[in-house]
Amino acid sequence: MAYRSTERVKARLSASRERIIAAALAIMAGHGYAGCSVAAVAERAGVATGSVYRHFPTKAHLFAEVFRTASQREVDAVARAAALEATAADQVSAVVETFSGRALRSPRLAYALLAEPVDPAVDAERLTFRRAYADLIAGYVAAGVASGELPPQDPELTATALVGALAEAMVGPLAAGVAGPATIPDLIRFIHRALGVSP
Amino acid sequence: MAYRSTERVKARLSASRERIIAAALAIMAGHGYAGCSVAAVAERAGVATGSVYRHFPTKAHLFAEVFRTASQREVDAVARAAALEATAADQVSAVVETFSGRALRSPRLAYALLAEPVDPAVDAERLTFRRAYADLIAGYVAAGVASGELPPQDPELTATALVGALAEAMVGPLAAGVAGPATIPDLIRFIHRALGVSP
DNA sequence: GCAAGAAGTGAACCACCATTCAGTCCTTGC
DNA sequence: GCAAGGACTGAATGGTGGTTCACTTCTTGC
Repeated sequence: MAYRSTERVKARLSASRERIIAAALAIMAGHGYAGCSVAAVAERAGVATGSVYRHFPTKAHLFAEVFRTASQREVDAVARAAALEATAADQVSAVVETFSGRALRSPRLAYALLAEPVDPAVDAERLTFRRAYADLIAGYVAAGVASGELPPQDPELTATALVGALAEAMVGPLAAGVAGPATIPDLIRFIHRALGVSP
Repeated sequence: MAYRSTERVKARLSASRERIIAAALAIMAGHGYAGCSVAAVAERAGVATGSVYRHFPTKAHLFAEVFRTASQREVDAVARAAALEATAADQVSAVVETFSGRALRSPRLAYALLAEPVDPAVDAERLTFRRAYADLIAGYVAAGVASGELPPQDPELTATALVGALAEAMVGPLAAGVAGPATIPDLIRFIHRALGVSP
């Protein structure tokens, strides 16, 4: 027994792994999933193509993790912004503003995360992304209903529908090119009506 | 000059073309886009693989047309149902019911049309599909606003958001497997609230 | 019936790209 | 310094499935 991986090596390995994920994310943000060949990711990460497979069994596994990471980051940002608000109406407003703002700031990435054609195994990860948003919103809606701020409704359904409305309102502009944030206030008004926020 | 295509031949050609499109649609309804190799489509249509390319320059062109056809059929059905109603509220209810009902009756096809990963060129066709629904709904909303039935709002945005809400509410169930139509009344309630239909 | 030319065929081709693997370089513990 | 074994490399491999094309079959007008 003359070799047993040590802390230093483990750290280097995990650094490599992170670099690969970061490279994949960077390419997605620049050229979408379509630009993400394994070779391109490896080159950007500064490793050989084959080395990618020391960390991930398949490309789909890699990108499942990439999507998970990126989605978590998005959901966290949205949750953080919403947590600063007190009423369901304001919490949901914060969700919409943060979500849209970030999407408009990184349109290529947003498009890749939301709607770009990807490997089915990666696509599955998107469902959990959307689910995470829906769960977040459902919590605010449920609290709003409980406190009487909002009329009775199924928070799950409301949340799912809101996520769809939000995504759809963004995807059009994202696919078309430049997207003006002009519609965001209108979108918030729509969503408040949908929630039953009393004016 | 000893050959000039005649009516009879033209008819046969266009019949072939239609059979190919129908075959593609049938396979989509059964096995999704994933099952639609050119060879499979050709076999089902009763022609040789190469013959497909006498009618369509690429697979993407073929499926762009398949999507266009299928989408038009869906939009027409929805429009026909909505046209029977008089108020914006009822028209939109009819849209939701017809859309959901048809989707739940052909879940595999609905999933393929709405959300299954496809070639980017085909994906582009989906935008026009959603746009068609949005335009339809926008018309009803605009009329409702004009007549005072609905509060002032941007009909385009409302319609886009509604399409998103509708699609999202269906995609979850469609991807998961069996979908109960149980949530449709709730969905209609949500949408009426979103439109500002007075109770 | 025949020549001209189009339609139809399907096996072969080929581009693409994820994945592999034999060889090389590093790290470790003694 | 050295043996053991892991990490790393990147050119070669292989599978998939869209696309082609030399050939056959059918249509047409005379």
